[in-house]
Amino acid sequence: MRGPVIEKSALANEPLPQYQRLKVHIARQIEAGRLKPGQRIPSEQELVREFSVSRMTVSRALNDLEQDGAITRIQGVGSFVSTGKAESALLEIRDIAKEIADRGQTHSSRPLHIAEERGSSINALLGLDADAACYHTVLLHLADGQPVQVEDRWVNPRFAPKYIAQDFNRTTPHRYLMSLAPLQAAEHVFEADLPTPEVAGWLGIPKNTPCTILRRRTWSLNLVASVATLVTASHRSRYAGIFGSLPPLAKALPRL
Amino acid sequence: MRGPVIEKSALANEPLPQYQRLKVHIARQIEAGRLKPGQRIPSEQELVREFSVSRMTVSRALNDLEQDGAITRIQGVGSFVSTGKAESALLEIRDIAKEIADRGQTHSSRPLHIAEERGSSINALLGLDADAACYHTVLLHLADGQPVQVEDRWVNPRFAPKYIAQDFNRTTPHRYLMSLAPLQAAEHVFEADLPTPEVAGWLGIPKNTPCTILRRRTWSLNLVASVATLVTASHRSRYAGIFGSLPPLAKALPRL
DNA sequence: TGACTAGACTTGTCTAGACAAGTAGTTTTG
DNA sequence: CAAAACTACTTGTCTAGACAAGTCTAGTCA
Repeated sequence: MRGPVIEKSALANEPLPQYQRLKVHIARQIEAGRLKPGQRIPSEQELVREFSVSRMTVSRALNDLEQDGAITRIQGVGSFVSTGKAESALLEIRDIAKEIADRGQTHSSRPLHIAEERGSSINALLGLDADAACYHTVLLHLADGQPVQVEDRWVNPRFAPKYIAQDFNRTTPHRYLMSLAPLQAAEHVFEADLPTPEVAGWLGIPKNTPCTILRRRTWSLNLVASVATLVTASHRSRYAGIFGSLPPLAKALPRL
Repeated sequence: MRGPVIEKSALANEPLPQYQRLKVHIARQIEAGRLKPGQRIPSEQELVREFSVSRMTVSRALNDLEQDGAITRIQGVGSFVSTGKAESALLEIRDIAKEIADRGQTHSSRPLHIAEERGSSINALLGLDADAACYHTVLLHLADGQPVQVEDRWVNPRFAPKYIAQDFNRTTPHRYLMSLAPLQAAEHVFEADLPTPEVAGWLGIPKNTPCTILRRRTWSLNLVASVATLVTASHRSRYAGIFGSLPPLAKALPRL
């Protein structure tokens, strides 16, 4: 097919199979707000005609998007952009600014460290050579002026060569990275611990406050986009996720 | 097709589409040890012949199993049972006895509470009527005699009518439930908190020790199988997960 | 005005085939 | 003996069509 044109980012010229291109196209429209939560997306038949692909190709793309939590499909009704409530762990990786806004609070962030670092020990996790450069930022996220989370993040310059030039007083790393390409996959590790004295100081919490420690590696366009560690006081954090294929009954039950 | 026969459990007679029946069949063989980690599973062509289904049907089943983390597929080579290292959050829901054994320790458990309860507040989460009966067990899991985790679990009698009759000195709830049917989906919520005095006492930890609190609802055969809360001292727990489709490069990088 | 039905739409599942891309083992060649 | 080529397998992707199952809306009838 002529297919949806994927906008530029690093290595975006690498060809993707058609079903993946369609996924990226729809994911981008959702991310950009052109398809809003709750809105019906074009039917399979409409997408077949629009992109000159087979219905199985469309179905594969939409099934994957549903698995990712980006959309919800209902037999006989249609496919809809998922609403704000998280139905998938992938979608759970939301912009902290949005999480805070959804609670009726105002997000702000204070950059504590912004640097290009060469030969970082994190390079192996980023898929970079040992002596390569990567970007490292440390941000304090606040809600209504109150510290809620410390974000320690390394970013792959091959994916986001202009990352270091962004103004993180005005945007968040997540929002910027997602503007380049939608998430393809994420790995995370969840632990609980007490904060280091430095982090406890930044968060303004007693040093014996349990915190959630979430380490996350995100992938886009077949590259590691970033590796991040997020430290949040426990009373302010709750990570939810869904795996496998929930049956329709799941929609009718109260959330865990 | 004649199709793989799904062994009996509650409501197992409910028909499933062929691709799901094939998934269940293969998942059962893995769970039962008839297909071992690292072992190659029959090729798509072999499964087409064996079950008299189309290759698309087989491919759909195997793709879903890969998404679930149960198997790994390599173009041109074959499909293999995933090795012990978790590659998917769904597979991450492992038997705690096995986790402890994998650390070279001996698992044991002490039942603290076993009862049938009527009118539990958990019934809504289980998908049961408000005044229905459900099963409730509280177990202390130990490694080499040392307490590591408190498991608070409610089980749906429609899925596991004989649950309450099991000897949890000899098996674990997880192992028993998985023997009835493989996991279809799981929802979880991760939090961090200090333990209650009662739980701190059971775990033998100081009351200011941060703990991971994992709440989980599992689905099998389109039913809620159980709802569980697992409390683990932080130095003993680490939950990992993968979402979306990792590219092949992910296999070559160190784990997060 | 309400109930029922038919039609038109949707997604869910399945079949059969084709070609691409990748891999591993075997055979041939230098 | 090593390298190259070939063969036979594997999974990856795509097409086209069919039928099932579900939903919604409009029209008809009592």
